[in-house]
Amino acid sequence: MPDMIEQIHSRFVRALQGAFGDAVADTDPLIAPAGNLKFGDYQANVAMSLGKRLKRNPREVADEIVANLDKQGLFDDVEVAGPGFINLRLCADAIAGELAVLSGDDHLGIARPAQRQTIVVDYSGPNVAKEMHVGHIRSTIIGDCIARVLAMQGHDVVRQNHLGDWGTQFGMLIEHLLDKEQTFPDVRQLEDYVIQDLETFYRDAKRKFDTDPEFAIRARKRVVALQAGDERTLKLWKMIVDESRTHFSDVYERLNVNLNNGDLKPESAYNDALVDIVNGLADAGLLQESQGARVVFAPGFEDADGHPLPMIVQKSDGGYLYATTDLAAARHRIDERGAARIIYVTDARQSQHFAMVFATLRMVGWAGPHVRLDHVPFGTILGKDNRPFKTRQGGTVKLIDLLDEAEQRAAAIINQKNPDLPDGKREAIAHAVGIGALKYADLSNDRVKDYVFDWDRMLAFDGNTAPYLQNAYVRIRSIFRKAHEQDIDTSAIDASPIVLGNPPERAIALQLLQFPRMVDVVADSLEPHRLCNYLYDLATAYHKFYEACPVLTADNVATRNSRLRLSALAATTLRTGLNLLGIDVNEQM
RNA sequence: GCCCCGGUAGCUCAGUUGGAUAGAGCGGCGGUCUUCUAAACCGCAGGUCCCAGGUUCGAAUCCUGGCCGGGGUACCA
Repeated sequence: MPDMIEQIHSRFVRALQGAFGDAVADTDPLIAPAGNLKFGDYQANVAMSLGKRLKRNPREVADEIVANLDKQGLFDDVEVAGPGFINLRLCADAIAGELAVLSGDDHLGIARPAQRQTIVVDYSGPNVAKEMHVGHIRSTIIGDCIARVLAMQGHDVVRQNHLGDWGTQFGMLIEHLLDKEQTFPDVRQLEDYVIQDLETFYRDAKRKFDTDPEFAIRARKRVVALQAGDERTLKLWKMIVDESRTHFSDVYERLNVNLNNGDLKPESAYNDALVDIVNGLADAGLLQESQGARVVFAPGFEDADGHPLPMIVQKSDGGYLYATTDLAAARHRIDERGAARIIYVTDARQSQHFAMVFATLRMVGWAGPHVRLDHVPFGTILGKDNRPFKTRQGGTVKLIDLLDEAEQRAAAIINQKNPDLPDGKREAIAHAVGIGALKYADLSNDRVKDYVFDWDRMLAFDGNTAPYLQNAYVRIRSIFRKAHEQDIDTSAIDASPIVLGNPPERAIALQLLQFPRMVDVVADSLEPHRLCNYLYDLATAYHKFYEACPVLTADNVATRNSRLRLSALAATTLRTGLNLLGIDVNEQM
């Protein structure tokens, strides 16, 4: 489906050619939404740069483009202004026609990709034996949004939850569990332990590891036993992993995140491939010995002393590291899963790590030139004191506690603002509003920056928040509910003509037409906040429309049906957009 | 030291491919409900876009050099 900007673009390409011939065949007419509404709907900014290139007055260039522009059926008004801006006002009929196409499309105008790709999105990645905490929320939420957007486009999205389930820390944890069994033979069955117990054991084990040399030796031996596949050790490890997986599933379900057990591909899944990775690097002539470790040097990386910085793939004691696992995972995803693009959603501190992994994948040829590798970095969540977000006591904020508080705060606000809601719906609404607010606060900020966590702001019904967007949806649904009560037939509104008689109607229509492009923008930039900004603008445009344009009490049936249709499309777009963010809507709130 | 990221209104943040008078929300001041959820809308006040150069018809945006903050920088992830 050609969207509005494409149509304008192609008219201008022809106008350019008509005015200046083939010399400007590849010149971009620079079509953009108008910077200011009083200038029109769209503008073309090509005349200034082209004037420079042709050594001609840019205003004359603009005039000549306009003289060659086919305005028929698309532009109401075309004006040259300032140094050579071409301001465009679209015909209401052209907007309405385009909108009609959009509203008839069950895909809301989002273009299917020319080539359907398999895209791996690697996100969340919590650590086994630890409760999920605030440090996991950004990867989980941002990654889920990205996966949803790419899936909406029509790609084959492979979600990968790269669980941290392997490594030296499990040696000490398991050894500690065995100690407990020895010391207290009558303790509960180990299978009965829940994630909170494991977290406590983990801390105890760490303390013992740091203070008790004898335990530290046993813990290291336990790592070897684990890696060697010792039955008893493996059994305990598996117990730990299973309990953790249950916990993760619970969190994902409450967060409305599309990750399930089928998406789990933990670090341990690559154990058997690690030897091949090192051998493969050696075969390619990239492997070097340095200070007893086996490493790869990628050009352009330096350590603190200005020496080349290695990426260690095998430690001096023979153990492997996350670089090795990441190489194995990438190779698996490309060779076995057919990935054309791999997206890693991790915090910004890992930027250098992924830069080195990507460089190595390119050098050794495991990622060919057609495989796109994206690291999607994000900043830290800060408290109001601009320090990393902690509990009042200075501890780590558990994700479950955060979700509980979000729902409780949402429930309190809803009870206060709308006491008439039916009891059976309160819980679902508090869930959608609370979790939605929490997720939206994260997604609506430019992800690469740190952001300040503030309950009152994220749960406010004013400003760029989830409740504000959800409320716009609710207001629309309320209109349709009222229509039903008044026996107004809304079943055939999709066949009614769209009439754009006044500015708020035009504004909402133009905003709705931009949705498909926004989805593409997010898919390419991997910046969910752009979609948030768009939806906020859409909700604002709708609220203005709502104030200015009575729907059910419109002057005549044609206007009423047109406004119902605009409202319905706005609702669908809001619901779809919020769904891409992983946020639910309700009929009431 | 070197590398990466950030610095925009009192606060929290947007700012599209370099484009016209830099925008929102909160907070402050003032309006708008017998009428579809006022959980909203409208208006006013508020700016050294960190600083200094440079490129350009045009710079918050690009380049160079500073300043401030965060992160990374050899066997944790």
